Amino acid sequence: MSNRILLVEDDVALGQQLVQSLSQAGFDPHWVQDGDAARGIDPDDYRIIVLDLMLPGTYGMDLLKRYRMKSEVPVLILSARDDTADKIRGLKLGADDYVTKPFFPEELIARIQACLRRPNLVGNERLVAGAIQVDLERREVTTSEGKLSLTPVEFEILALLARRKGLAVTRDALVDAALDPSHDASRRTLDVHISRLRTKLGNDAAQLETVWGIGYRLSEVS
Amino acid sequence: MSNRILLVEDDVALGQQLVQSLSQAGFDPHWVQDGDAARGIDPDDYRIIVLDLMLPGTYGMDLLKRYRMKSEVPVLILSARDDTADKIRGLKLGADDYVTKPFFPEELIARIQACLRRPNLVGNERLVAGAIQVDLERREVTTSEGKLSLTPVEFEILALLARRKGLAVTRDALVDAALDPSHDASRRTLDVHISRLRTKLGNDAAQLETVWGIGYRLSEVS
DNA sequence: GCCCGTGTTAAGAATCCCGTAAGGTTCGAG
DNA sequence: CTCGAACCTTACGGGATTCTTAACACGGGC
Repeated sequence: MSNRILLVEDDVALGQQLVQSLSQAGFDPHWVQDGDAARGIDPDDYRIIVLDLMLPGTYGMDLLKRYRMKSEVPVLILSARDDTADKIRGLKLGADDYVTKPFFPEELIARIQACLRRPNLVGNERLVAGAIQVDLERREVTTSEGKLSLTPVEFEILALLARRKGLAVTRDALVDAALDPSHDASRRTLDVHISRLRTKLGNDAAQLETVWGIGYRLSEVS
Repeated sequence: MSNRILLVEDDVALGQQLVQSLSQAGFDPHWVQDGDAARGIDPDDYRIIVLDLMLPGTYGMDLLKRYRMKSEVPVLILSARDDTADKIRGLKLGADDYVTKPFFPEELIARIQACLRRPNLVGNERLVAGAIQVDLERREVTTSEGKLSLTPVEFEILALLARRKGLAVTRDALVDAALDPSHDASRRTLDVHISRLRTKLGNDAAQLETVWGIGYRLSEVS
């Protein structure tokens, strides 16, 4: 692990240049040119991810979303144009910094180091949704009735829902995030975990809404 | 309502200047100098909020957080220093754009207009048609009477109509988008869904107009 | 080995949703 | 104005989805 950096960049010239610069700066860059290849990668294998948005389309955004659903790894965006809307969207989706092309490699490296130095930007270690608080570091969940002890699967489900607070989360996404993929999990398994989660949530169970035909949503208000 | 802007700015000189510029640009600025005064304000009374972060401390951030908890109103940040970390934190907390001091009033106005023009604000895709708001990510619909819960089919219908806001949408298009193709749908089925949709839309049902012989249209104004 | 915590499966109940039928209403051409 | 076609509304039953409860399987610690 140590200094492994994932670099998602389709431009060959820029990619080569960055790999060299990053290596000289003491990092261990892994360069992926293809978006499809990047899709299969486990973000937790890296300390930081540098992601080119790769216009046109929302391809890079999708990748960012995908990473963020599984992991809290810092992501640094390379934005091709100086497009404010793009930057904002990226940052809102959970990116930790952005760099606008063209740039000097030194600037990128400085930003990377700044990202790594920062413990975590927005107190991301604790997710708050109404009365429910999910502390990702302590792996603790607090409700209006006090701390409660969750099983690993239950915690992962709640954590993902809390990360996507207010948004409808697909059943598939929850299954992917929380359940062991080796077992060909029955579709009903998730129901049971949700059910038990609701029992444990007690008074605040109403915040865990079911979105019919889609999945579930953790609302901020009860 | 119309063009009401809330301006939270402690610097007197800058505040006066901005009030004048905004008025000339056709806005109706309400200037608040004091953070405590800003705290008691209902953000939903304004179309957009311009918020000076007012260093030092996290005072402005708290205000932003507070507003975001109550409302989805767009917030534009005035950032005193060119501090990337500050910007990022602000944007992650839900701000929609930022402007770094010093700036020309023209730039601020341009940014404000860009924020208002954008039909779907950054981050979550939200379609707005008059009083009806369709949030595709949250899978939630809000009307002048509050949130309402739609079935999958109803939601798809309304979403398609909202995407084609103001245009007539064919019955066939709606059937294709929303109904289960396995059921060789009767021609009357869509009527029923529309009817149920109108019931749920309540006061705003008038926005869902019938286009005789063609299909339906979601108008912008009721 | 035995117990306990954990994740999974199964099955019935409860809930919700969708399509259809039937009768009434509105629209617009002639 | 009249009539047919298009549309609206209501009610109902089948079917799909989700909830809950009760077991079963597996593993680690004692």
